[in-house]
Parts: sequence; structure tokens; C-alpha cells
Amino acid sequence: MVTIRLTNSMTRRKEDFQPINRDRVGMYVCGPTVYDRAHLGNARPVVVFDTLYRLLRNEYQPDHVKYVRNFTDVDDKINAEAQRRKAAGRPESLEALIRERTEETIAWYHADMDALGALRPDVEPRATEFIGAMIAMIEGLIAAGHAYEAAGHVLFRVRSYRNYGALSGRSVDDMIAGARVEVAPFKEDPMDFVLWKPSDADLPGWDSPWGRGRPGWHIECSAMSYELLGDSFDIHGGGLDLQFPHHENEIAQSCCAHPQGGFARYWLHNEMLQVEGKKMSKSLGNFFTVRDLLGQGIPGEVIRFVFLMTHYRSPMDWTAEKARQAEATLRKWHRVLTGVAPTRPDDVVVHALADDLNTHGALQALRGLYDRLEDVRKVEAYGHPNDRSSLAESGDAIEGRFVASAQLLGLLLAGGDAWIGAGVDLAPYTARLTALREAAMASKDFSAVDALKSALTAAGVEVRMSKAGVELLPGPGFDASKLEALQ
RNA sequence: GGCGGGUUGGCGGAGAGGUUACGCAGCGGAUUGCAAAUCCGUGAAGACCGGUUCGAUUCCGGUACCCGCCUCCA
Repeated sequence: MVTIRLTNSMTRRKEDFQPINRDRVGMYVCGPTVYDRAHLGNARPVVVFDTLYRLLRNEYQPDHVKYVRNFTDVDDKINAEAQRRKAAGRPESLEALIRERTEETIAWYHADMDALGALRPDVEPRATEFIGAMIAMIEGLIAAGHAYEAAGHVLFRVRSYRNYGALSGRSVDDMIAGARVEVAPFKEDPMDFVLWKPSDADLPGWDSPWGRGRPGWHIECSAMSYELLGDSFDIHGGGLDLQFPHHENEIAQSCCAHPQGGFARYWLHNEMLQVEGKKMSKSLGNFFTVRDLLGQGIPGEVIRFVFLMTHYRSPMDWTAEKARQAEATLRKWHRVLTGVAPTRPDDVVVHALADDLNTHGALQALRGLYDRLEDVRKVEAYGHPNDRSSLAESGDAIEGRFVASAQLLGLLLAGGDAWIGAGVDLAPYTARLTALREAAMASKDFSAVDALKSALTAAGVEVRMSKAGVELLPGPGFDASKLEALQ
């Protein structure tokens, strides 16, 4: 049992993680608004918290961890897309078109995040499934004096919660002083935020004590975390951009609605993603989705590896060079370890992860383990019997530990090696090249050997020739169709 | 303008007040029909200016630059 330490945004310190109940560790992570394909930035918290989820499952048993990640399916951008389809002549109701859009987006999201080796959370609630819970929570907040109705809206009374700003380190007065936001005239205080807002006939809405309307953005996470994890739970995560105002508002709502509970005990925020040193944005033209990368032939496992190279609390820069390095390393590992069954994760890897999710350190530990594996294999193959018997553990044992450790990071997952071309049988080409080479050795005319070698290289095959013989391996850009042309 | 985070060798990226991080790339060598792969070896850093200290890349202060949030763009 290792002590997991996590940097708690609330205290700004690295703390020992002690779950409320070690038989039921709860984690809530803010999920996507399902209006379009997930972009690469959306994928970072998914990988970060998937890695934490895997670590928690390893430490507390898989069925003792409950991971909740929501789908926000109430949103103006979703409405806009549905209205666009309606305007284009679709006969279905607006609600049906909204459902259609969110359904297809969720399916994309699942496919893309699956490709990154992310486990599905235990529960993936949709906001629209918890409207009743949100209304009940809002009613409670009004009854307790923490919210008020004004001009068809319900607003949270920020001044009624003394600790407002504790998470993000802001004071209400400072924020008002520096505010650049236009303040709605019906607000008691500029910082008050919307819990419920009215919907007109062109927008989706639900009946409520305040008329037909829809929830504000923040209340869904408060309602869903309460329903699914209770008034006190262990970990709440999300991107740093959510720290304020989203998480601050969640805290205010939840703590005022359920003063008996402590809400989330450990707040984790991942830093943002950049692309080639700049913020990813549509205006800079460096905006792309996870699907874009997958479509370019960059495997999800490579994307994940690149993410893991950077600590989650540092800004992460996506570069083509990193992807290249990650792919090279993964190919090396896959070649040796494909098909190896996992045993138990390596202590060094687990300790790295337990130290505030030091994924970079964990990858370094894996490199070290790989080096040790090669050394042991050499001794096993060429060493004296005395050397062999003195080995602390066999190569097979190290391999099992390596794979278990990699899988703790979401790498080298079972069935996840198709992209390296492991399924293609290169033996016929190996035999042909070997035969040509043996003939060339005698004739000293290597032109036929070089021709075949070039063709194989062009098909993305790595050609290795040594005294021991010829070895062919699928390499970067491996293309089985080009190979067939050589038949 | 307010608040927060950061700045390490060509690139990525750590720990530690004094000892080689490490990986990739580079360079030298071994090996190879040639390459590739592999192995051995190797140079290279701590944004800038001060301070504390016997000694700082590591602690403190300032400057510059970068990033994020403050705007329902993760």
C-alpha cells in the first residue's frame, strides 16, 4: 500500500490522499459539452484523470472506486446546431434534433477517448437526466436565502457564502473592481450567477417553479455529484480553466445547499494544452480534434504517451517531434512485449504515480525497467550458468511487471498494438530477402538486394540485416498495401 | 487593470543547497556488402539583476518575457 499524494488546489499544497471511505472512493470530473468533436485540449483532462482512476483502482480495488464524468447536453451551441438543422427543413422537433446532436457527439467522444486508452467512467450522467435534481437543489438554495428569483431568472447570492473565492484565491471585492463583464440589471450583486434562466419557445426548456426554463451552467455538476457521490466525496477534477468561475460556483452551490457535507475534499486541476508553443485556437489555425490526429495516422496510444510526458500541472505543448519520439519508444516496447501478460506493477512506477501523478517519472522508470530487461535477457542468452542463477529475477518476470506498469499508465493495453502492424506476416519477404542476400554474398552483386530493401523501406518496413540474418519489422508509416504490390 | 502559474543544455523534462538526472537529437567508435537497428563513449543548461550562504540552477527580492482565468472557447 502506497501513500498517494496529490496537489490540492484548495490548499495549494501536496497532501496525502486519505479517502473518506476506502471501500468507496469517489471522483467527479467535469466532462465535455457535447456539441462537437472533442479537440485535443479536451483530451488532456481525460488522460490525466484516467491515469489517476487507474492508480486509484490499483490501490483500492477497481470496484471500490466510483468515477463520475458528466456530459453537458444543455447548451446554447447545441441549441444553435439543432436550430440550424430545423431551419434546413428537418421535420423533427427541436428536442429530437438536440437529442440527435448530443447522441452523435457522445458517440464520437466515446470512440475518440477509447482510442486514447481511457477507461469509461463508472457513471456518465447527462445534465438533461438530472433536471429534477437541479430544480430541487435550487429550491433549497432559495429557501435557505442563498438564491433569489429575479426577472424570470434564479440567481445565486454570492454574498451569502463567506468562503466564495477560496478555491481560486480571489476576493469578491477584487473581482468586482477588475470586472469587465456587463452586469445584468436584475442582479443584486455583480458577482451573482445564474442558477436557472427562462427559455422562449425556440429553446429547449423544462417546467419549473419559475416557469419554463433551463438550468445555468454550474448547477448541473453540483446536482449530479450530490446524487451520484453524496454531499461529501473525495476528488473533484477538471481543467484549470474551470477553476474559476465554474468550480468556485459549484462549491458555493453545493456547500450552501448541503451545509452538513464537505463537498469535494481534493481539488485537482490540469494545466492547459498548447500546440507548437502557442495556444490552440481556431484563429491561429492550429486547432484540431483528436479525430484529426487519429485520421492522420497518429495512434491514440502515441497521443496518450505524449500527454504523459508532461506533468499534469504544467502546460503541455503538443509538437510533431514529441509524437515522433513517443511513437519510436512505443514501437520499441511493443516489439518486445506484445502478447506478454501483465503481472504486478513495478514499485518505482507506482511510487512515481503516487507522487502527485508524476507520469513523466513513471515513463522514466519504465525506460529503466526496459534497460534492465535487456541486460537480463543478455545474461540469460549468453551468460555463464553462474550468472544466470544469480539473477534476481527472470526476464519473463520483468516483462510481466513492465506490461502491468505500462497498463497502469494506460499504455500497452491488451489488443492495443494493431497500429504497429503486428498482425502482418512479413515472413515471406524475410525469406526472399535472405535468399537474395545469400546469392549476393557470393556474386558480390547486391543490386537485387538493395532494390527489394528499398521497396520494403518505402512500404514503411524497417529492414535489419546482420550476420545473424535478416529481420523485418513494421516501422513508422507502415503501409501493408504497398507491401502487397511487391508480391 | 485584478488574480494565479511558469521561464533548466538543440528539443523534451526531473530531483536535489554542494555529488553524471534521464530520454531524443548531435558527435566519436564498434558492428554492417551498404544501411538500419544495437552496443560503447562523449560535449552541452539552469531568462536577467541583486541578496542570503563557505557554496544556489535549487532559498529571498526585483526586472523581462510567456501562459491561464477574470468573457457558458477544457
